[in-house]
Amino acid sequence: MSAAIDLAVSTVIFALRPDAAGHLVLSIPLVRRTRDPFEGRWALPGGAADAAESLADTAARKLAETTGLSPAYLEQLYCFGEPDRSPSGRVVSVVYWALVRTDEAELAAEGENVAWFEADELPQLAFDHNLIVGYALWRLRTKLEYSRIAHAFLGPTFTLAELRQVHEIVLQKPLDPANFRRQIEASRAVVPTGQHVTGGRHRPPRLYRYDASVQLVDNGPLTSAGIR
Amino acid sequence: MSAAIDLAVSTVIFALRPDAAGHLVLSIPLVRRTRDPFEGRWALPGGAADAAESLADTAARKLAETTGLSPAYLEQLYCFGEPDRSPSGRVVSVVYWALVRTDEAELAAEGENVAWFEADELPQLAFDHNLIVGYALWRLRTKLEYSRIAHAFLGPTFTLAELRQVHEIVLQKPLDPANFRRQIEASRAVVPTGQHVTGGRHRPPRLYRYDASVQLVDNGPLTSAGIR
DNA sequence: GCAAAAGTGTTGTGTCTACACCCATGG
DNA sequence: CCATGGGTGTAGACACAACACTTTTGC
Repeated sequence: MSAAIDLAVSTVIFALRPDAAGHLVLSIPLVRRTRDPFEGRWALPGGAADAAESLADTAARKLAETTGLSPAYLEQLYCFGEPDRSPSGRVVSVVYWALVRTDEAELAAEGENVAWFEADELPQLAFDHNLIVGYALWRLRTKLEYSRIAHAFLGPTFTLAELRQVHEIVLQKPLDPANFRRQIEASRAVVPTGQHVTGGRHRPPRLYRYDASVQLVDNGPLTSAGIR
Repeated sequence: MSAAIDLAVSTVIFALRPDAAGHLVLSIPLVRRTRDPFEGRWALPGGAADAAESLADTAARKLAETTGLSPAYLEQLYCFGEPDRSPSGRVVSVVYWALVRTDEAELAAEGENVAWFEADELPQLAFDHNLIVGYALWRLRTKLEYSRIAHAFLGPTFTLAELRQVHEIVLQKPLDPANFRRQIEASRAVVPTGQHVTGGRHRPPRLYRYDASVQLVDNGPLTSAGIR
């Protein structure tokens, strides 16, 4: 009948999770589609936009409903609206991307229709979701280098070695510890708590926390989003 | 009846136009609203999304319908969807930003309900359009520094002085001609045509053209958009 | 020749990279 | 004392800003 456009909200959720060998890997949770189109295929979590809710709130709610997680960082990625991206009719998807803390991701709901995949080894997904994840990966890697969002993968306090490990896993390259330290210190993104971590067979590293008073993340025109 | 969401497409159009004193100024065309809400206020050109058309095509079409212009550069800016941004109901706007060549902008339709404004001296606009323009301005200025989009304001060939003038007007600061030249040459964004411009009371400058074989603009996940 | 802008050269300054080296802990 | 990673110092490479200087035109 009418040539209506469906408006949907989806989210690319990133977390660092241990793989079979126990190494942390950049991973994303996907949901299996239970109806046409693309029944049986894996897809990004999401759903129809809600008229009473902001788009970011819808993204966060869908994220919580499917995975039980709450994002440490949430930002709009892009609005996908090519006419042919869904065989079932015109669907415009506002896509967000989110970062989830590693310790939270451990608790994530997983089941027959919700599973985690390594971000760089995805199966063929429903719709244009492979394209979307590829773009989200590019944004994450680009933004990690000029912005300070890596701490969103970690807890409230962390060592510089942990923060560096996040960068190394996401960017897939080793980083010089000495230069990494200076770079982070120069950005004033973190402040030392004064505490140290004991127990390692080496000099006890300092603990740092994120300095929220320094604005290092441009999070689009709506500054209320972002760090939650 | 139903709590439907209206999907709209709007565009922030940038061009360099001469002001009263004859100096080029960064300007944008606006349309006057002829009905509620915000009747009489100026607003971004746009309209309802079309089910048969891509969002970028809708943006370009609306742009042409209201101003008679065609964009040299077009990129999605952001999707604005706060629940309270329109008093008449829920409207989600996919906003694009466009660059128009200076010589084309001269021919733009102007009338009682379409007028050009200096980008930094706008009246109070309808909806959240002041916020949107502010964000588009930030994006334009940021992207101009790390990407090579300035030539979209110019014709197919141009001198480095003209290209530098574009940068100076948009960024609102003078640039060293010597360093600007080296920076542009190092980016390989332009190639000399071999021709020169005569007629000035000085050494005739070389003409350059944009080198389309060098990808210097990241234009989102859909590479088909962008330079047109 | 003179003014004006095109175009080239040069020098200092700050930033990034690679890597040597010392520090503090557990065993 | 030794292995391990935390943390500091430093020299070379590189990029960039400032500015002196030469080139080529119109008048």
